[in-house]
Amino acid sequence: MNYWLVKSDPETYDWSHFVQDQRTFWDGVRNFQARNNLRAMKEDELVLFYHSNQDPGVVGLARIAREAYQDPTTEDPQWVVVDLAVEGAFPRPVTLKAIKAEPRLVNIGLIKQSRLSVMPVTREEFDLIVGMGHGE
DNA sequence: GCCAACGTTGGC
DNA sequence: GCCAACGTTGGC
Repeated sequence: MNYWLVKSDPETYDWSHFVQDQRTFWDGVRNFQARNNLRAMKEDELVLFYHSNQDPGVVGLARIAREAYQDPTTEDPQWVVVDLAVEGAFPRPVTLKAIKAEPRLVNIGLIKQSRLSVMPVTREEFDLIVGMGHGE
């Protein structure tokens, strides 16, 4: 079981839009490392949904509903998407500021590799952020 | 709007 | 294969 984090610019696709859809394909990834992470995702694994740019932070949880397949928005066979389904909103968003302030999260990919849009997180990081999202 | 980080492209 | 130039992302 692996755990993941995906970023979305809320101007393009925010959490409320995702809740309306309930399920979406995660398109637009054009970076090899992010693509490789998409390919490594397995059905039913859990994903932290992160808003970048304005009020950056983790706002909710998603679940992999379908593993990687050809990105329907391009003919180029090297790019893939996965399907994500809504798992649940966080009662309290976990801001980037809060993540940076948490000593147990100093090594999280989000901070170490700030430009990567799809990345794995460890079980410990995942549990901690979910806990913070519920006010712990 | 600025700038740092960093991935990609292309010349050699 | 190296590296400079360039483009993009994302935090502030």
